[in-house]
Amino acid sequence: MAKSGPAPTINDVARVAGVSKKTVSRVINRSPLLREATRAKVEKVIAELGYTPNPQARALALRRNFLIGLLHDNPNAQTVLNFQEGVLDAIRDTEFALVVRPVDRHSPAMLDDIRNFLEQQRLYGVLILPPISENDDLAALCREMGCGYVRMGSAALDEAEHLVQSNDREMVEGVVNYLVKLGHRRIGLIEGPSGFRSAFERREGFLAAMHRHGLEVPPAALAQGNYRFDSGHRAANELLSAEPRVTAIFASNDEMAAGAYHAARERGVEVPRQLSIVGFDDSPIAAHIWPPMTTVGWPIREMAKAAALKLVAPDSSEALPSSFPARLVTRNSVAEPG
Amino acid sequence: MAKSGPAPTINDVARVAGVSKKTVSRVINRSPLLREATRAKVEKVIAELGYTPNPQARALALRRNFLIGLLHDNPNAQTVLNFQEGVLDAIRDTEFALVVRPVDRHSPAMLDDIRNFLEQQRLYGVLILPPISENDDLAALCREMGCGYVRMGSAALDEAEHLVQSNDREMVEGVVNYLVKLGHRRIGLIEGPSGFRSAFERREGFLAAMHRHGLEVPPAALAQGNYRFDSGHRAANELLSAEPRVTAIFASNDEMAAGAYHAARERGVEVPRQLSIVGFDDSPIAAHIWPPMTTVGWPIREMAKAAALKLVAPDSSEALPSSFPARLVTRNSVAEPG
DNA sequence: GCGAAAAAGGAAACCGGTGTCAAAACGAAA
DNA sequence: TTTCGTTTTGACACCGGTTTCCTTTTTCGC
Repeated sequence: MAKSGPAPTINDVARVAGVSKKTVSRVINRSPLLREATRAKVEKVIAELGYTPNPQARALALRRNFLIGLLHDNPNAQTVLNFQEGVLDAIRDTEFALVVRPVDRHSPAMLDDIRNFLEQQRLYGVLILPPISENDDLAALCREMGCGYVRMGSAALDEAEHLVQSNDREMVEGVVNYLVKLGHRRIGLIEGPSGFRSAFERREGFLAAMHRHGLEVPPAALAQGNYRFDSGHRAANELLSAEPRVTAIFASNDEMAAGAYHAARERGVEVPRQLSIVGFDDSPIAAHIWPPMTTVGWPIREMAKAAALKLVAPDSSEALPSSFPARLVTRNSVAEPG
Repeated sequence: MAKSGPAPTINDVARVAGVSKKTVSRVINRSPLLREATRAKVEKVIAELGYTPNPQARALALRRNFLIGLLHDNPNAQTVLNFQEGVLDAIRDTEFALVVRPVDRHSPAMLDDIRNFLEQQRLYGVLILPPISENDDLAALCREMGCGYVRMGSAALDEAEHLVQSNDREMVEGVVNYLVKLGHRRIGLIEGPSGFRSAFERREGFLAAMHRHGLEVPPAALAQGNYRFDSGHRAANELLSAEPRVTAIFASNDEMAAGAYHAARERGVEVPRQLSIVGFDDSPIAAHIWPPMTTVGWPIREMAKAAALKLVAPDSSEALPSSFPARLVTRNSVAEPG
């Protein structure tokens, strides 16, 4: 069927169908000013020849291309991959493709790297994942370069058209309510790294909820982590060495919560009987650790889909929500205190 | 500096520099038939204008593009992401970009989907991750469509130019040797799903090594899984209910090994005192589970880099190995038996 | 200083699409 | 049948690069 010679072009189709290439172009682009008979004739030839428009030629003529980029520096592989799949959900059956670009937040050349990348590839637009999405310089760069962008984030980082948001703060308050309802009074927090908006939101949500319940948060109930496993381990050790001991720990992400598991185990503190632990992200580790971890999951895939639509079809995406609710995933790392 | 008007084109550069566009093209492409003075003059203008060649126009004129695709259906997010980063290592500072495409192995339309994808995007070539890389029809499709491809795999799936290989079988033999040296005699295997080449290789390596040590492998020491957590849990339960009980379990991947941890814990079997467990892949869960898991790591990133180079620069990559050795990552899930 | 060979540079066509605008075809009215 | 106003369609230039082929300039031996 498909000859393995050079792919047929619009000229081939036009010649075989006995029309001009412009007419073929009209067929491809579903132009309404075409007689039905002509359209049918051309479509038949297209099918026979197995013709597909050359995306590079199209991109050139239209002065825009159909590549959307994904900028990420998220340490959580599952999150990134879920996001990729969500984007694919949105652009499947369109001519768009997704090009990925992990970035190194710590490199001083990061912005220049990204500038080069955008200049070279002339992307239609980029999707930016947290935490790098919180970088306002990056957003400014996109604007300056005339590159479309949508940021994912846990706060109102940008105008609605450039933002898809999860409401972490609210959700963390829900977690605290849940723990308090079970009877916990001394709850510790393992914070994310300072400078991260998500870490900030989660802490604020925590403090606000504690305050609302009239519960104190002594300094010893607050420990700083950096979203990584080891830091959670260290932070939990700090938390657990203070007296009176906390009966529950909320960690700003699952990795750190898993670190807290290890710390507890090393000290002979049993989870959840003597210590409840709640994580955030619902990453695979939460389901696989023992006992399975109660955590907060946010609908990454739906958010990704919304972000992609916002970029490639801003009109149709107006109906979609810009803010997505996380939900509590109840497993076995939480119990009544003591 | 960079005006936010339309990006400068080769014509702008030519006009400002007072040369023809062909000369600019020669500068860009490092043609040797240029006077040094001319080159310098043009390069100065390029820098001033901040000119970058339009990749779509280049792709059109050269009749090939600079997009390489990644086809994957690997359930392990970290593996996929490491692979992506490895590819990026290889193509950083080149004009290539990486476009990703998760595929659904179970969809009957999978091959058609991929055909459409390849036809539409006209990729330079694709990199194929296991397990989908084991699909010979997919490789045939690539060949038929004239699309370059490199498969990653744990066996000699294809000719060397289309393959980057890890030697799983050998490595599994190493694991068995290690366990036997510690004194284990009754070792159970949690196999991967039948039909997977990696699962096959790992089983064969296991059986060969056991045989070489003169150790029996009764049917009750073999359990089937599907590479997922739950299946590992189930399989380990089978293994652990047979008497005399195995003293060690080798699981064909970490997810299943983690499932085995849970099964052991539920039965009150202590790891590693009463049961040693070894996984495969060195995924994050191995480090985060308790006790940290001894497993086999393969150099995904290097393999990815090699695969990408093989695709985009087959000449320079001839020096690179085609087969990569895995290594044992010793942690705390293995001890002497009893 | 001259002529020829070699090196350097340019004009025009082309890659495979799309936009503009005018010509052709059509249908209805005169 | 002619005319006029709409559709339909096509010719041609253009997007921003590369290639081919030819002209101009430089270099160098004599």
